[in-house]
Amino acid sequence: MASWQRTHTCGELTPDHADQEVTLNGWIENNRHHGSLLFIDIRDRYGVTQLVFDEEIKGTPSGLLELAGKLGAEDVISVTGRVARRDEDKVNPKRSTGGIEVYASQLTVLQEADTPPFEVLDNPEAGEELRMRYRYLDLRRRPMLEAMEKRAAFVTAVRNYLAENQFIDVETPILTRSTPEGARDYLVPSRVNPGKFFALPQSPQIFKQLMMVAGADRYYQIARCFRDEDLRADRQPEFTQIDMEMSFVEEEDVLQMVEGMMVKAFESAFGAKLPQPFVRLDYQEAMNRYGSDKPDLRFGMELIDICELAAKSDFKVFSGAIENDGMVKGLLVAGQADKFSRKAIDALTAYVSEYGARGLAWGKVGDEGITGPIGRFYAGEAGEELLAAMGAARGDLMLFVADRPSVVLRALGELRVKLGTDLGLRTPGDFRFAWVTNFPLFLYNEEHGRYDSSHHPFTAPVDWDLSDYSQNTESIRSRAYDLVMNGWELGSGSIRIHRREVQERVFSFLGVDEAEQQAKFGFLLEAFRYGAPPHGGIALGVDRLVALALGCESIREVIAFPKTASATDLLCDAPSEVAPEQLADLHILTHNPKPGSQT
RNA sequence: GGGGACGUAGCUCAAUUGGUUAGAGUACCGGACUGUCGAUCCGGUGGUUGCGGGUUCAAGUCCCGUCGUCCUCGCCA
Repeated sequence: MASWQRTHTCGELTPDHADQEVTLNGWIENNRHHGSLLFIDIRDRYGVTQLVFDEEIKGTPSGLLELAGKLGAEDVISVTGRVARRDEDKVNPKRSTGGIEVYASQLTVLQEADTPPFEVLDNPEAGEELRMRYRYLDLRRRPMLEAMEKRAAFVTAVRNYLAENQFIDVETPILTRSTPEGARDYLVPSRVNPGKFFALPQSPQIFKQLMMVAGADRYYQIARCFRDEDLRADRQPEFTQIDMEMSFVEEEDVLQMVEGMMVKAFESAFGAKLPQPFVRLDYQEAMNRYGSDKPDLRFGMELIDICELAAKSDFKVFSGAIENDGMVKGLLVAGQADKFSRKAIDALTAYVSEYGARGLAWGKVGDEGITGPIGRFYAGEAGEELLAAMGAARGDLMLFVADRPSVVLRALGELRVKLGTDLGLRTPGDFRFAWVTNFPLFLYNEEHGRYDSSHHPFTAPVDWDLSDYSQNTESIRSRAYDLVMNGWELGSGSIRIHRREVQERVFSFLGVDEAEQQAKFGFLLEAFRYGAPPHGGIALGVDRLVALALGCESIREVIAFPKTASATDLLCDAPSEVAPEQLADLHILTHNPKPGSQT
C-alpha cells in the first residue's frame, strides 16, 4: 500500500478510534485559518472529517501548517494523523464525525484543483445549466451522491427480488429495427448496409415476448430505452426501465409479483413501508373521479358530476353542454373561498384553458346563497340542489367545467392537481401506489381519424374471441394495467396476445395490412406459429420511481448525466458534428449543414 | 412546431419612469487572528449586462432577430 493510501474513510471515525494513527484521502471542503491554528475539513463520499494543524500546542510538524494553509477548495489530499476525541464543548453535533478530529502529522497534495465554477455545497447555489456543464462537480455534492446510492440500492433490491423469483436477466439488442407507430426512433446508420438503419429500442417489447416463446418463462432486464420525442421534467430521450415478462400468467400474477417487488425494494432502498394491497382503480372510474388515468391519491377533492342538474339549468353554458353530448363536472374547494380573489380565479380559468376548456364557471357559498357568475342561475331551490350535489357549505368555492367529456375530465383533472399543489394538500413521504386497470383497447385518434392501440398492438383484449373490433370499439377493454403513484405513471403492462389469429385481427383493425405486418412484425407473428405461451409483463420507469421516492421535481436529479430540454448533453457537448469521412463511410449526405459551424 | 419565464462579476442576485462611474452577498487574492466547523475582522481584484441589429441626446432597462436554460401545449403505441 502506498504511503498516501487511506486507512479509513472520512465518514467512519468515532471517539472509539481515539489515539489511532489514520490516513484519510479526500477533497478539501473548507479551510478555516486562525493564524497558527488551522482547521481543514476533508470530504469523501462517506462524510467529512475535521483536520487540525497546530504547531504550538498539538505538535504539528514544522512547516506543515504553512503548506496546509495554502490549500484551497477541492484540492485532493492525503493526510495522516492521530484521531483525538473532542472536548464536550467542541463537539459538532451536525456531523457523524463531530465527536473527533485528526491532528495532522503528514500531508500529501495528490492533486491541486482550479477554483471550481461553483461551490460544492449541499444546497445547489448554481443553476441547472452550470450544474450539467460541470456535472462531476455537481455529483460531488452529497445529496447527488446520495441519490446515486439510493438509486443503486433500489435497482439492487429489484434484482435480488427478481432473482429470488426465478427471473433471468437477459440482454436484448440496442441496435435493432425501426418499428412503425409509437415514438420517433433514434436511428443508427449501417456502414456495411448502405442506406439502411438500425433503430435504438423504445423498449425491448418484442424481444421479451420472443424470450417467452423461447421458454425463458420469467425474464427481466434493467433496460435502457430511447425515444426521440420532446422532453419534460419527467421525460428524457434515454431512460431506464425495469422490463419484465412472465409466461403462463394472468393479470393477477403479474400484479402480485410487481407489488411484492415494489414493497421490498422501497423498504430496502428508501426505508418506506408501502401499504398493501395497492389500490385498484378501473380506468373509467379513475377518469370520472380524478380526471386522470394516473391519479394523485394523496388528497381527495374528487370531480363531482352534476350533469343531471346541468341539463335542466337556466344557465345555457351548462344545459347547452349537456344537449351537445357534453358533460358538466365540478370541484369543491372546501372552506377556502376567501383565499380565491377574482384575480386568482381568473388565473385558474387561464390554467384550464391550456387544456382546451373554454371557461371555468364558479360560485362561492356565502351567507345568502351562491355568489359569483353562476349565482343568479342558482338562487332558491336550484341553488339548494346544487349545494347538495356538491356537498358544499358556507365558505366553500365551487368550480365547474362544461364541455366535451374529454375536455371536462382533462381540465378538471389538471386543475385538481394544481389546487392540490397550491393548497398544500399533500404530505411529503406519502407514497400512494395504485393499479389502473380495464383500459380501452383502442383510442380514437382525432388527428388521423382512426383508432390506435391505447397501450400497444400486442395487448390482449379482455375477450380475445371478439371477431369484429369495429363494433362497439370504444367499449372493448384491454388486459392492460398501469402502475401509478402520486400522479405519475410509473409503469405500464399487459397480458399479451399469444394467438397469431388474434394478433393479425388487431393489426388489420389498426390498418396495418398483411404486407406491412409481414414486413414489420413478420418475425414475431412467425414466432407465434411455433408455440407461444400465454404471457404478460410490465415495464417500470426507474428514473421516475427513484425521483418520486426521493421527492425530486425532475428525473434529472436522479440521472448522473442527463440531457437538456433540447436533448443535448452540456457536459460532452453532444450531439456534435462529425467528420465528412465518417458521413461518407455511412453513405450519408446531410441536407442543410450549418456552414463550418463548430462550437 | 406553439406558448411562457429567465439570461447582469467565477456563482446567486439587485439596479425606481430609459438618465451620473452597474451594486450586494459569496467565491477568489492579500493581511490579522489559538477552538473554528457556512469562522470572524480589515483591504483588494473582478463587468463586451448572452449575441446581433434598431429606436433615442442617452439603453442592463424599449423594439426586432438570434442563441441558451427551465416550465408547458402538441408529441411521447
